Amino acid sequence: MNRFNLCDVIYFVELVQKFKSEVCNQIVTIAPAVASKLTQIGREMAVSVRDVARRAGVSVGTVSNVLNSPDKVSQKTAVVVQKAIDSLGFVRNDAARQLRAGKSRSIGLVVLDIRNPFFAEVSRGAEEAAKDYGLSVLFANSDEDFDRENSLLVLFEEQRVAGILLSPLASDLSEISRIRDRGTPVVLVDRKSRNKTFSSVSVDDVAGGFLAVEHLSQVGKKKIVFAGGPLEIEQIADRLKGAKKAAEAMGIKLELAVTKNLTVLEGRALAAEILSRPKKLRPDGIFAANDLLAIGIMQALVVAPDVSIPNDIALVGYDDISFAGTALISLTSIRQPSLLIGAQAVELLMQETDPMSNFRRRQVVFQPELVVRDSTRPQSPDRAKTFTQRSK
Amino acid sequence: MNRFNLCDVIYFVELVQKFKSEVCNQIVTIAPAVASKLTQIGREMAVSVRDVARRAGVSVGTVSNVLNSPDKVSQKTAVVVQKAIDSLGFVRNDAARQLRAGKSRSIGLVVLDIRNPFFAEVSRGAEEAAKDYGLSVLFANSDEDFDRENSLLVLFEEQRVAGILLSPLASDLSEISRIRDRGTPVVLVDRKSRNKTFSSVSVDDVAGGFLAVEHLSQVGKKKIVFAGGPLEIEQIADRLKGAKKAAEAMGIKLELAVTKNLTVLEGRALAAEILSRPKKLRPDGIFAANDLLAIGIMQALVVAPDVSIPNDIALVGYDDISFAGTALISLTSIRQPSLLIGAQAVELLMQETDPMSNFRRRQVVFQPELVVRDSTRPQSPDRAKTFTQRSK
DNA sequence: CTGTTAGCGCGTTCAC
DNA sequence: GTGAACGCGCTAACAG
Repeated sequence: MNRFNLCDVIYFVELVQKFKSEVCNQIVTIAPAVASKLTQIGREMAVSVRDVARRAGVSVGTVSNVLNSPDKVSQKTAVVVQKAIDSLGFVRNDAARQLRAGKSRSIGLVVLDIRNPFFAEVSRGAEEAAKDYGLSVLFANSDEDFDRENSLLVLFEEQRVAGILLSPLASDLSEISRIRDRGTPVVLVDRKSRNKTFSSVSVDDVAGGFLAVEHLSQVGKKKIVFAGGPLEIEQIADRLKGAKKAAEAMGIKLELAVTKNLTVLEGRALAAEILSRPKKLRPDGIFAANDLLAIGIMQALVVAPDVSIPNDIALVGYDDISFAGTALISLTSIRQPSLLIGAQAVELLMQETDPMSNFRRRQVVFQPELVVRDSTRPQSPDRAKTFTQRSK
Repeated sequence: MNRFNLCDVIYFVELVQKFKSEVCNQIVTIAPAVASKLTQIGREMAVSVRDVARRAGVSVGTVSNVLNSPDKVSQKTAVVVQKAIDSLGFVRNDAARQLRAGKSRSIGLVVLDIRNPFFAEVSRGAEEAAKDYGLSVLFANSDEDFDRENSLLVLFEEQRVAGILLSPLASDLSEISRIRDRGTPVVLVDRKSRNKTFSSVSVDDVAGGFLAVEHLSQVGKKKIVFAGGPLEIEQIADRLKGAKKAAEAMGIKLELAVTKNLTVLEGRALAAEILSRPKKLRPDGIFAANDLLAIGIMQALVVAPDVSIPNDIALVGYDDISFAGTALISLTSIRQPSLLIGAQAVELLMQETDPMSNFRRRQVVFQPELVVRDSTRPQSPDRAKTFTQRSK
């Protein structure tokens, strides 16, 4: 069978360490056998329920019961088994457990950008809710990249997670329905399922976009720029849609400035472009599709000698991340109930998982809220007031 | 054996859906049998390599080879098998795979606070590096809570992750060495292993603390407050140590203000306390142990009528998160190479994993860097300059 | 209450 | 190149 025993291997490893470069070719030749042997050694070290059972003088079934149904075991044996577990340093193998159960005890959360504080809040909400079901949440970051999103979905599906919370990048959800059909429930986060084929929890982005532009109009602005992109992201498209609706309703101009992404850097670049225009071609209000973008825009505008916020250009962001109120000029923004979104998403996932409940897929839509701050407030004689409002 | 067949179950489920409340008690009674049956039905739906093999008219071994060693299989059969996989919607079961391999293909990353942008950067660095090894990174958030940290470590160990990157909360690492001894390599992140029992990658926090206070002294400040806590967190303690060293070296006063955590809110509270003092008891410089805390302090100071930054009180943060430059008054901070930290941590983990390499545990220490901005710059006649410096 | 045992789905031999 | 058979560690069903 195996032409190598433990001593051979140890000798060989020592040899390699000493004459690494010389025996390089031989490593390649013999590697599989060595590797297999090393694996075996590793296995011998791993303690399993069987080892625990032997040590405790009981059967594996009893050990399993101690772990999973403590009430089925007498106090006395439970103590003996627990001692064996501790002294052997036994740790359950979740893979084996999962294989048997057919499902894992974690749910996967795929967000568009881990650095976006909005998603950090969502994940915290999800985590809290999941804890009540004895589940843990695995975060992952698609980084607004189709391939990454896809490979993460594959990863989670291969892991047989209890469910996936997805903030989808693609507008084509057919691949995702296929995942669902194969048995992994999926709930969409921050994106409404148009045809009701998915449960989803989202914020009414059209309403948010409307709120923002309506507000800009109400503080007297007439030439608004909508900044954001890519427009394939449905939330962005919706915010734009709401913005357009408001612009029409209020009878003001809306210019579209598509950005490559929603980062501070992109915001700066866009603002630079606007600043390069002659003054009369500049907008008097900017609605940025998220706060990071807005903050970038603000950075560039603030250092420009001939522009004042909000008098020359007023600025509205989206998400109301915690830094919105902390920006150089505190940022008016659209607030989304991020913690609630995460928690609600887990609830919907659990309904979908439960085979008993005659559940219907639900599209929960939260309403966003306008938070007015200095970036659109014409005069702010009393900054202390702003501060107090925020801190309550 | 089973007193229920499929028809019984379907009938029963329908019954439940119709008269949910009425049959509630009966559900409790019969649930185990039903659940088991439902599980079985679920299993029947799941397609395994066996199904693929049957459909393709080959054996399971061949299917496995197509998946894992394509070169061992003829082109023709490979195509046939691939077709079967696609048409059946087969998805590999990672649990089974892992069980066989003894190791999973992901590494766990436990950070102190997912909302802290510093850790977001670290995780991105780790992700990039892990990709090169064909591994994925699972994030998790200990939320600066001992119990959470512990249960996450258990979770990862049960999952038999390829390794754990840990930003540890506890100063007592004995439990963590036990994990390592049981076979899961651990690399400490953002924390040096004093006795060299762990590989670690960190930033020299003592040097960082020194830099901060030295700088405050150099801009003419004489009564510094160190703000941060809890001091059980070693990084915080180190920053304090460096601060003390600098204060001594420069012959200035250092007051210690311990906070409960490192959040914007705590910063505000601390600043409120300072503002409540008579003017001559106030410090003329504050060194906050991270940027979030510093930003909170700044918020409160800015709205105070009788304090100006940096003239009355200068402020230095730590981490140089991307918002530091964006704060109301751009924040002087200590920069840590966060992406590099994440990447380096994965490298060390891989060295530890490789049974061939005669590795030595290494403690990689990066040097922090002072980034001067308006919060300590006595006069800034040209704000545009600040901006340009940052954006390059 | 406890012991025995049959797989969960896959990867891996080893004969063919 | 291919296929049959074994076992990874665990759980749950059933027999004692």
